[in-house]
Amino acid sequence: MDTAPRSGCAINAAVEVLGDPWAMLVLRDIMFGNRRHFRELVAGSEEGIATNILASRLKQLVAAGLLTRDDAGRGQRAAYSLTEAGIQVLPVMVALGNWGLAHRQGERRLRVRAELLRDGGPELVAAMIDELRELHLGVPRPDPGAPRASDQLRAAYEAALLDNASR
Amino acid sequence: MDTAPRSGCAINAAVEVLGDPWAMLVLRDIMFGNRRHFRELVAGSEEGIATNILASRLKQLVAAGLLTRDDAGRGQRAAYSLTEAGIQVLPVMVALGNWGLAHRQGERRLRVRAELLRDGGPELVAAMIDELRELHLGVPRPDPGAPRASDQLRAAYEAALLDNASR
DNA sequence: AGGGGTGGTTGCGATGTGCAACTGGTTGCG
DNA sequence: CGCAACCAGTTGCACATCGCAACCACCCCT
Repeated sequence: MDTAPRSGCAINAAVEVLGDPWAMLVLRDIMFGNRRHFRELVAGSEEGIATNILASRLKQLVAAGLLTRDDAGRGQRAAYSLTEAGIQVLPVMVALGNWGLAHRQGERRLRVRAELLRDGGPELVAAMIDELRELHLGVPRPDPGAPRASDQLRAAYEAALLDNASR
Repeated sequence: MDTAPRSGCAINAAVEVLGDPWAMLVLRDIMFGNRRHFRELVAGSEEGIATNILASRLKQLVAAGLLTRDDAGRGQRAAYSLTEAGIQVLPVMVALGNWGLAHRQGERRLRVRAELLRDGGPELVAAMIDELRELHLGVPRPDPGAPRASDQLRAAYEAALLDNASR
């Protein structure tokens, strides 16, 4: 399951875990879509992940320490939760999303959203990390009255998605 | 060579290009190691990329608009250069590197370097982007007297690498 | 002509992917 | 209880990709 690292490089260490396309998409659905169960991840995946691939990736992510499987026994609704290491993938995800937003055709209105993400980026990301800690680790977030960062980030990406779909 | 996108999501768009492990490692060697030629990339790769895989990835990255191939005729020294889109991958790379640094065993002395990257991050990255623009696009950088950001970033990662190798 | 350097290509066995069908277990309901 | 529906996966199989090694074609220099 886990193999010896190809090199000691920090980027390589990250790539060996996050370098798989499906791994990132699964984490995206868990973080932005709050999908915690196997079937939710299968059905909600816009890209149509196969069940064997999903099972394989979930195992790998648990083994790598990015997820925990809250076992409820076989046949029951088992839930997957992000660990702190998994939550810390959010900055990578946002960097990827920004890149995806910027380097695409039909980007007129996307620029606005992209700049929103870039300028308010660090604060939004920090706030969303607090939210994820609350959802997945049970840690109460410091400022519960603040507007939901995840909604803002998700709205930015969904707006980009809609804009792209409408052209 | 290029397939239809699996979805309109911005993160998916990025993952379809950058989601391959080798693609990120090739870009890393070009950006941090300033390797521009096929043989340099083969020989310098710590992970040992095979020539057919490297050829395939270089083609894909050129097709995706992240690299240009400065052709000098077959059999001559052809050089690969980053495009602006390729240069903009640097923030993703740094986010990955930070994650790789943080979530690893034997992290005592790495913490220092990681915080250097996190705190001085945006400025360092912006400065290194200017350097890459100079190297690959021929754009003179605004402040040539400034210390080389790429050296600082590279030193941080190499220190992490050595620290890891010595344990 | 020949040796060394360039950027690759080709063959082949091992490994991984994607699709569909299926398994074993639990839950809900009459 | 009986039975359908739902759950989290597993299995089988055709196909594609990976990784390794050997091999090409081309150019420059002596």
